[in-house]
Order: sequence, then C-alpha cells, then structure tokens
Amino acid sequence: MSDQDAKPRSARATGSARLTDVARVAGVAPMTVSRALNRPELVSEATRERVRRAVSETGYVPNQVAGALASSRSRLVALLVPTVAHALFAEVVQTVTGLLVPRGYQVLLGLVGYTPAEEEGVVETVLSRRPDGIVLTGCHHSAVTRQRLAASRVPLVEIWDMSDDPIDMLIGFSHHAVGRAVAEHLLARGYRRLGVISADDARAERRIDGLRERLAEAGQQALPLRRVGTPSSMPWGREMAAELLDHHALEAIVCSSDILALGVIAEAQSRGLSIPDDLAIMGFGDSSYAAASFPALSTVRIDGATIGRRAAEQLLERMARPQFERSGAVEDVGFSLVDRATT
Amino acid sequence: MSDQDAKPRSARATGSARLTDVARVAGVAPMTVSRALNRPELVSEATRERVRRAVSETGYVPNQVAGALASSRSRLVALLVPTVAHALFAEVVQTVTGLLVPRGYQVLLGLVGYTPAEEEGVVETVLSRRPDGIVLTGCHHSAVTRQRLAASRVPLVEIWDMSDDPIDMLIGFSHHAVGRAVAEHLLARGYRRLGVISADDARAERRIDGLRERLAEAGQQALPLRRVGTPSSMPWGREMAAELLDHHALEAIVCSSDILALGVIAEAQSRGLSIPDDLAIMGFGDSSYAAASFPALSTVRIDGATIGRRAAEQLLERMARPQFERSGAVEDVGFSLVDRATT
DNA sequence: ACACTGAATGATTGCGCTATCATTCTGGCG
DNA sequence: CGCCAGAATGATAGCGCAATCATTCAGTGT
Repeated sequence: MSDQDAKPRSARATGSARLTDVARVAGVAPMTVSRALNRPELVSEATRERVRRAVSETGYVPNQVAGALASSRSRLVALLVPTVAHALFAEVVQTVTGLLVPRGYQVLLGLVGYTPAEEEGVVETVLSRRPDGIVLTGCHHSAVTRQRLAASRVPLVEIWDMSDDPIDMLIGFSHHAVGRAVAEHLLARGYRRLGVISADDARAERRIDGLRERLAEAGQQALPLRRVGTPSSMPWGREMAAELLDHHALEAIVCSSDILALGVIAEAQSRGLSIPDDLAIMGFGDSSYAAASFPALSTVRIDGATIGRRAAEQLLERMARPQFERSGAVEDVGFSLVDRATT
Repeated sequence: MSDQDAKPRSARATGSARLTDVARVAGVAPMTVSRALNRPELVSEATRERVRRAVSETGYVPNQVAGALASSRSRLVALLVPTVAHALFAEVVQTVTGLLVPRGYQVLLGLVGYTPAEEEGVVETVLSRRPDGIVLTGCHHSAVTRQRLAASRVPLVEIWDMSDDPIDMLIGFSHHAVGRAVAEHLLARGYRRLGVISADDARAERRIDGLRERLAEAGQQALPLRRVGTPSSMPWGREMAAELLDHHALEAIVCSSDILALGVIAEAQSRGLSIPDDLAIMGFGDSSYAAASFPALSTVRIDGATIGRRAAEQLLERMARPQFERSGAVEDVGFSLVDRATT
C-alpha cells in the first residue's frame, strides 16, 4: 500500500541514509549536500550548517564507492610491497600511509611476494579498483605487468630499486652498488674468503652480483653461496652458516638480511669462533636490533622512511595534476654502510 | 560529425574498455560477459571462450568500483591496526592478507595509532568505502566509533584483546592475564622490587594493572613506572632504565615491548650489572631478535599469526552468510611466557 | 505433436553519487 | 531603473556494472 510496497526491481541493499535523504531533511537539493560535504567553500555558511545538522540527524555516512564511480576518482592508493613482515617494508608502508591518509587518500595494501607471478595477479586485481596512484616495490616486473600498468595510465612510483627504464617515477637505491660497497668494505678490512647467505629474491641477487663483481676486480673468484626460502629467519641463517663453515674456510659471511646474520652470529658463537677475527659478518637493513646484538652487527642501512616519504610526495604531486604525464622522475636515495663490531 | 562529436554531458573519464565493449566484440550481451567473468559456471564453454578472447583483444580490466556499487559488495576488508612498524601487528597484517586475497578480497589498510581519537577518524572514512568486513585492533573504542561500527552492520572482528562486550566477534588474549603471569613468574624467581617501562598505550596499561594486582597480592605495593612515547625504541628503553635505576633499587624491570627491553639490557650492561642477578628484565612480544639478544631475552610470546588466521576465518565465514547477524564469537588464543636468560 | 523443464542468454533498471549546465538571486554601477 | 557579474543553488544525466525478470532454445515425457 505504501510507497515501499511498490517493490523495485533491485531493492536498496542497506537501510542507511543516502545523499538524497540528507537533502530532504536539510531542505536542499542533493547536489548542494554533495557540495557542502566535498567543496564546502562553494556553499554558504547557512546552508553548510543545515546540511551538517541533517547529516548528523540522519546518521549519513557518504558512499565513496558511488562517489568514485561518478567522479572517476577513487581516492585510493595501492601500495604493493613484497611483505610487511620485514621491518624495512613495514617502515615504507607506515610512512606512505601516514602521508597519504591526511591528504584524503586510503591505502589498498597488496603483498606481492618475491616472484613476478605473484605480483602479476595482485597488480591485475589492484587495477580493477581504479586506484588514483600506485606505489610498487621493485623494478623488475613481468612484461604483462609492465604493459598493464603503463596502459592503465595510473600515476606510479616504483621504489626500492634503480633502473634505467622506470615505468613512471622511481625512488630507490642501487642494489648492485650495495653489493660493491659491501665487498669494498670487507676487502678493505682484509677479509678475502667470503661466503653468502641470501634469500631467493631478485634484488638480493643483484647485490650479490655487485659483490661478486668487486671481488673479481680484487682477484677473488670463489663465492660460496647458500639460498634460503622466505621469510628469512634466524634458524635459516644458522643452518646455512653451519653448511658454509663445514665446507669452506671462510673469513666472512654476507647475509641478505639482518635476521639471517643473527643466525650466523649464533652459529659462530656456538662453534667458539671469535667475531670478527675468525669470522666477519655483514647483515642488510639495519634493523632495530642490529645495534643491540652481541657483537653489534655491521650492516647496510636503508632509509625506508625517506623512500616512503619521497614516494608519497611524488605521487601526491602527480595526482594533483589534471592529466597523467609520465615524468620519469628518478631519485636515488642511496644507502649507508654501518660498521659495527662484526666486521 | 561522428557519434563521438555528440559530446555527452559527462565524458567518459578513461578511454579504457568497458563491459559493453567486450560484449560487442564477443557478440553477446553485456550481462553475459559479466556472468562469464563472475559466475562462469552459468555460461556455456563456447561463450566463455569467446568472452575470454574478447577480453584479451580489448585489454579489458573490470571496474570493481562500478561492480561494487551495483552489487553492494565491495570485496574489500578493512584491516585496522595501530601500526605496522611493530612486528606483532605486521604479522597479523601479513596473515590476514594472505588468507583474504586468495578468497577474492582486498585489504584496505588503516593505521589507527594508539588513541581513540585517531581511530575514530579512520573508522569513519573506512566505513565510507563500504567494506564487506572489518578487522579492528583492540576493544576499547570511543562511543562514537562503537556506535558507528554497530550501526554499519558490517561483519567485524576485534582482535588483540579480550572483552565481555565485543561489538561482534573477538579473537585475542587478556592483557590483564599477561600482567599477572609476568608478576607470577618474577615473584617465583624471587624478584621483589620491580619497575616498569611502558609505552603509553591502553593495552600495555592493562598489563600493568594485572602486574600490579598480582604484586599487591604478594604484598608489594611500590611499582615505579616510566612511560615512553611511540614508537618504542632501544634508546627510549635505555634512557628510562637509567632513570629508574638512578632513583630506585630495582631487582627487575618489565617492559611493554622487546625493543624497550633491549635498551634496558644495554643500560644494565653499561653499568656493569649482571643480568639477571643484579637486574632481571622482561620483554613483551617475543620478537625475532629476542632469542638472539645477549643475554637472551625473557618475554611473552603472542601468536599474531594465529590471531590473524582465526580472525580471517571468522570473517570469511560471516561474510559468506547472507545476512549479518551478530555472533558474539569470542576466542581467547592465550599467550605464553618465554623464560630465557634475563629472568 | 505438445506442453514442460531447465540451461543459456538477453533486456531493463537502478546502485548513490558528481559533472555539467541552467537557473535564481544578490548587489553594484552607469 | 535596467543590466550585468558573480555567488549560490538546482535539475539532469550519466559513471560501469550486476540483480532481476524475460525470453529463447534444446531436450524430455506422454
């Protein structure tokens, strides 16, 4: 009998208030409510106040899904990192989120693992959300991923790596250079017989390439290597250190993460090896605990906060512009070698 | 002259293919394409194949914004944690994401900090995305937050705490019980004069309450306390340890996180105190490095992965049901006291 | 032969909002 | 006093998709 009995084809899903409900209560047009909420400077103070009242009276919560469809702006930024279980990436996530949220963006988190295949699937679904921007870890993607990202014309910052051919913007550091710097440091200290324990990860691989290159220049060819699965952990480090030390007479072990290095320290100590005299150890990441380990761990410091901050800034600037235009902005934030007690 | 010159009121924002474009190429109705993509079992194999071809020919990427609006299902789960900079919460994020993504959900990450005020704002904007589910850290929210969440009727799991009055589902542990257990442990070891270094966080506070309660039962009233800001760090721990030790003759210091405990260890060592004979130290969290510190840190282990897994499972089950109905499912996953070398 | 069933596909409508233009209203000025 | 600029507000028309119901078509039983 009432209006509501005239059952429409698709019923309203929720009973919650819509913009039109607020408009009715406020006695204005829906468009005016929309403006009062999104562009308040276009609406008179009196009207704003009436809208404000109507909003609280109706308990209105805007529907950004509808808003995004109508305006083609999702106010969503996709943040794609391999994992958050690693403090370095967690720091990036923390920083990027902290900068974007106050600017009205929300973060869609994607964990892409360490393989291009995993990444491809995540990128695909992320694009279907029509994010206004994307922060993507690494520069080595599958051809499909690259193509899709470029075709989407969504502002994009690749981070945590360097490349001659970024898809769009890029903020990171050279893993190859890290490897060389580590080799340089160890050579300078007189260590010659090196070994490596590394996660199976393309970027770690490139650090090893850099390391190997520098060692080769110094006439060192052998570089015994053990790979570990993800996530890296102390026990992995310890186990692989044991293997390396059983088979090779090493003076130093380079690890692809601090946590592995902690395992190596444990193994060295259990063998009664003196660190760094019998065995030097290098980590990667300068985790919060690196300085606190005993002996304090020498490592490579990456400033995740700076990377995150610059990435967010670049993205915000780009998203503020009307049209997407590839800027090719590239920034190398570098790294620093932290020399503590294990080298 | 062409159709496209008949400029419509609002131009299509992107030039990318839509469902109708795919339909035209495939020679079927848009609805059939929608079905082929979302409910393939309803479409004949021949048609599926034509649609598949048309999709790749047009480079179609579905628009989930439009899909969500039309179907009232966003396939978005909001994950609200204080921070990801803390390994414990990162573990939850990792686990929840890992379980939800394969089931077709994406994760909207919200970092709510440690104050109800921050949380309130984030909850507000998160609800405007119309998530299909919410995972929320903690049980102590502002009245507004509680009301909004309940009114939204979105399936919700609170985690990381215990409460008699959850909004909906709850997976966690009792911080009060942790405090009591820590007190129990230290008392059993003969430590009497305790001090506390704690982050300014409501849950840490409740652990302290539990600690104090148990101490009072043992006739101990004094409990010198130092608070640190967030994020907790080694230097904070060290500085506050110095203050405590300067003013009180303490036998043990309890910290609200492992990283603070590391700082206390450093301070103790620099004073030449023997651990645990001169000073016992307890952490919280059992971070990856707790076992590797020297001396190895006694701490409280929380299984973030289990909390994350159960939360995701509960949420998935609830979201699969047609109607939202408060289940009040509550699960205490407990904790364990890890007795290492600092107590 | 004919109604009947179920599978496959199609046509229509609206999800809730904002872009765009149209209209109204105000005050200022020649 | 009429005209105009600018501010404020309103009316209209989609955004791209999926829910719903309608239609078509083969296969079945009698």
